[in-house]
Amino acid sequence: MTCEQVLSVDVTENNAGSFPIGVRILVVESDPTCLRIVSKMLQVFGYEVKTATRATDAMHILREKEDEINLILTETHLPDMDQYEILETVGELSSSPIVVFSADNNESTILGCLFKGAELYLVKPVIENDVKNLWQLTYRTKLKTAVSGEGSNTFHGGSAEQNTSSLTVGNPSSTMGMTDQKGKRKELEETDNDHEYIDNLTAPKKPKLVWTNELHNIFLQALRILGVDGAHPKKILQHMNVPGLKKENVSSHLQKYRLYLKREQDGMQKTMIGDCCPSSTFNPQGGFSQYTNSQFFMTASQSEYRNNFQNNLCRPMSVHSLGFVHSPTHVNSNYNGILIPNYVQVDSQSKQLYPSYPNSNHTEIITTTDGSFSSFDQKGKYSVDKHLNQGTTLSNTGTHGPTFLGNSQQQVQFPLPQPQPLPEKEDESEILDIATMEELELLAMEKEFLEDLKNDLW
DNA sequence: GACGCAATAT
DNA sequence: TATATTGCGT
Repeated sequence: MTCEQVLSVDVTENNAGSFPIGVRILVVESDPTCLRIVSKMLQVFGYEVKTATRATDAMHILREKEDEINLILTETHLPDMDQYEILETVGELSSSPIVVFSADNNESTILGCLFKGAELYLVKPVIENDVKNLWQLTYRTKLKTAVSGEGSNTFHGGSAEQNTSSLTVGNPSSTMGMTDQKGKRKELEETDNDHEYIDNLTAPKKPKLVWTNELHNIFLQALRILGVDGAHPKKILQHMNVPGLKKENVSSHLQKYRLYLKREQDGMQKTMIGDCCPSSTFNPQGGFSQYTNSQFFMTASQSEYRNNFQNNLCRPMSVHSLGFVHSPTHVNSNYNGILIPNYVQVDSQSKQLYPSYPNSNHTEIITTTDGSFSSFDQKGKYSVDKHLNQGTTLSNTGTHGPTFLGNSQQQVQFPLPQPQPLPEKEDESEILDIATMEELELLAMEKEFLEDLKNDLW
């Protein structure tokens, strides 16, 4: 942030006409004359003003009545504390926004103060327009806490808890101190006044995580390792070991993934009802249907569901465009021998195989129009994980990490640990025709399924 | 408190 | 549409 930007901050732009009734501002200024003028100015605009001429006095006020101070306006050159020390001390003591006002218009000083935690830097002489809407900063702080739930967004360096100051403006019994998620929405709905203010302010919103194929593969890998009993958000998160990724992200994704599996399962049941003998999973329209795993046909009991879940843990969440894909080559095995479809971008006319990925136009595995793969791992098999390991043609090529989509469509990326390499690699000369391999596998699975069905009947 | 899931919000 | 959040039951 440049000095120009800092100084051009217009806190009035969204809330003209509102009044800072009930906002208690602590003014710290060593020059009594200046203190009187500024205090008077603030009182005219409706602030409740408390004053201090020395840092120690200010500290005392904050210690005694910290919960009643909503905003701190301080000079930097105080007799008992230097310019940055006052900011550090106040920042530690109070979660209220700190505005610095000083005759020093040196850029390094301004930036230094902002770095040390000042919310705004005003160059003396302070005029009416500078102070009349300063109270809105209290709402900015409040908003940061309410919306992000992360106190670390503030410059104060305090904990999240510290930053949930107990504001009394408009609603003295405001529950803004609540930090749990459940409280957030309720709180915003219940405090109408605050809600209005908050709506009107421009808030830094939490960026949305984009589940790229790369990230989803890590997710799948974690599921595979953990198995059905261990595949819970917390464990998955630990296993994924992706910086910046949160349990909520994983929970949400896991929920969606399970829904996908369930949909597939339900679809399969329907298929079975409609066609009592699904002797082939080959789609007459030219491709294989999504139900390539015989385990998927088993339903009903919880244990069976769990089996299904277990056996399909490694399946991508893609919707396997029935009949859209060109050939059976779009169904592949992972190294557990479970058939999984690849993330395949077929052509511009085709559906996205994983519509839940906004970036799926950058899918990792690319087929040419004749259905051949760009690369293979081992005999007729293409390993998603291999692609994962090698860094693939994702939108964030060259970077490794989850992608977050902000309001401005800006993507923030974090570094990703390199996934484990595959244990085995085989000579490319041994690559067999992938379609043949897949067909053989499918036939084997169909046979297995029919035998299971037969056993069930007995 | 973690979890799963449905509903709802963004 | 994808993801985040919430509420509620387990």
